[in-house]
Amino acid sequence: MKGNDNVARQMPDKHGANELHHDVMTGDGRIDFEIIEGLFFAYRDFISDPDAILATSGFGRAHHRVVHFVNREPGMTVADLLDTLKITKQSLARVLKELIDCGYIQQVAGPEDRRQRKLYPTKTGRELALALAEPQSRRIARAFENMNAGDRRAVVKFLAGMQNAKSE
Amino acid sequence: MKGNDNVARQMPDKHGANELHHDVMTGDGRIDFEIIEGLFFAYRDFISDPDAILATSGFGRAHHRVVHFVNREPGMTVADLLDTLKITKQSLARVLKELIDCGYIQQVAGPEDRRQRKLYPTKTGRELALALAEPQSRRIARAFENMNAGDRRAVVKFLAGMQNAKSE
DNA sequence: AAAAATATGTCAACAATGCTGACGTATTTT
DNA sequence: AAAATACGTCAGCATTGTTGACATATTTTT
Repeated sequence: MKGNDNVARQMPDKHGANELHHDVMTGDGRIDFEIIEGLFFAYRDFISDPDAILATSGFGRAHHRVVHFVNREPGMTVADLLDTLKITKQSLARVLKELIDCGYIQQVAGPEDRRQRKLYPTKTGRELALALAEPQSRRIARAFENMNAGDRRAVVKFLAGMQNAKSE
Repeated sequence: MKGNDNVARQMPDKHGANELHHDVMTGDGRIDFEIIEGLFFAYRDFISDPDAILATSGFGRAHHRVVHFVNREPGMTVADLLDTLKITKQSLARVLKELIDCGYIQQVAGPEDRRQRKLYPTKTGRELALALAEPQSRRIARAFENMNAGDRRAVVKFLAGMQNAKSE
């Protein structure tokens, strides 16, 4: 710390132009901070489960998503996958190539349209996807302990309602 | 596409060592794919709202998180923030410095422990945090349309249950 | 008072995963 | 035959995460 620049000593902004807030942001009750923050923390911890496993195989979250959806919809094309993940094909190419090279996914030329590359998981790929989903599913089950079927329906409905409309 | 390497023509793996799966991964009902995928899509769209606003100011998601929590807990220290975000101080330093330099956040030396840097949002910082929270809150409100108070309680409880236990 | 611990900042290098732009090839459609 | 489509690939860049090492101010411990 060479200079103590930037570190206000104790005084409020002497010009009054951009004063500090010492009060908690409440949004006057118009902002749903409870859900905003609940989602942030829930997702942060939800994602941390598979990260540990991924570190072992040298893959990352991007690989996780790819291997997950290919397992959930075997035969999907590259275009399908791009639409699901909402990333560019160059971003996808990197991780998809690695998953193919390492034997987790295979491509098959489309039977009708041979330009397409239909994606299928290998046995190893299926096992990886399941191994990654397991701790996440356990976490979910734990969260639903002491909750009833109606509660679960509410959560499902909420999660669906948070999503953008499907474009078709 | 110089070579057609990697592109299986139509045949299953001739060695049987790592066969393809053409069936949808179900996990034999032991994996909660409905919630896993619901969370993925919900979160993906949830964070896309502020991204548009952030692009204008030249900030990213990392800045968003910082400015959000500093507004929600003015006077929090750098250590508090690190614990909330679960990132390294070097990662935080980059975005925090930018937010300070641009006048969204100020630091004040701790009154009791002067090693600490207590973080406060400026007026501009408060406005940014609110602007970012607004579309997210609207999305949440839309998701809760046609749901009752009990449904909301279920969602809150679920999100809390998904989080790791607080360490204290 | 001296030594150790703590809170924070900073430099440097690197990794993962997004992006854009441009271009190539195989295949299908017009 | 020409155009459109599906996919691959090269190159470069931005954001945001990581480690490791070290500096400084301040507080706590000895």
